[in-house]
Amino acid sequence: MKSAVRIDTGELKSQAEQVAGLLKMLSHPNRLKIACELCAGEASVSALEARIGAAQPNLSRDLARMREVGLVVARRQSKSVYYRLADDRLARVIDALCAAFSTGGQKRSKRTRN
Amino acid sequence: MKSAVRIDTGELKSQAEQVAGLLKMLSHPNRLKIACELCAGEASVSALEARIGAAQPNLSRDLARMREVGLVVARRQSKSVYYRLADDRLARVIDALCAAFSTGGQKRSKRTRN
DNA sequence: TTTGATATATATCAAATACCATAATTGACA
DNA sequence: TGTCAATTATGGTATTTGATATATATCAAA
Repeated sequence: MKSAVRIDTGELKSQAEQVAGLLKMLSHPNRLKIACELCAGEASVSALEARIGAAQPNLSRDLARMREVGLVVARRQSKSVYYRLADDRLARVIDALCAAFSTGGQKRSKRTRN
Repeated sequence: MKSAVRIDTGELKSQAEQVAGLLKMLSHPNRLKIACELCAGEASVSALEARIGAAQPNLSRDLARMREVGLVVARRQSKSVYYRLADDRLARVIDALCAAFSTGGQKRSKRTRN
């Protein structure tokens, strides 16, 4: 068996510009980790800093960029600023990526977890 | 209902560097389209050029980069060079992205096409 | 009020990388 | 050789990145 499933990429191709832009946002380890963390719920900058282990200014800059394109939103509570996903766009992509990268690199043409 | 599903991002986070690198490869419209096209099977450079509508040298350079990281492989047949996916890594990601971006922005926490 | 502490944001800089268009080059073959 | 297909080289500009410094915001205590 070679490539069992035939994927219909038509819709993806037609949105290639936007999708590529979104992927670019996730094409840096820190931002990818941010997205993962925020999928679990709201988090403050310092919490993200601790979990991700990135320099705070860089984190802040990444969060600003994600905020500018409307992927995340911020909420200030006293000293801290809490970030969360703006909508389910990012969660869907992260979910899809989790599916694609789950269980190491097991060869499998259909998703097993469903 | 707000964010129905809790996604387990642990595995994704632990591979963040590699995944981010792969996403970077897909973070340009042309390369994303290349990946889509090759999911459908082998294609020559000129065929890709025609379908994607990108300048041929740029296409060649993108293909070279994808080749360098082992995502695609090339095969020469007389004058033409035919590219195909090296393994199912890219197909899995593209498949996942198709799932994430299918049907506009329909809310859905589990993949429907399985 | 000021002062100090903490949390976050913004600014800046140099190095690296990415991108595009164009030109030159290579490989295969009639 | 000449031509087609593809690759590589080149130059220019723009963006990204990490590191560092500085600025702003909030609150509490003095």
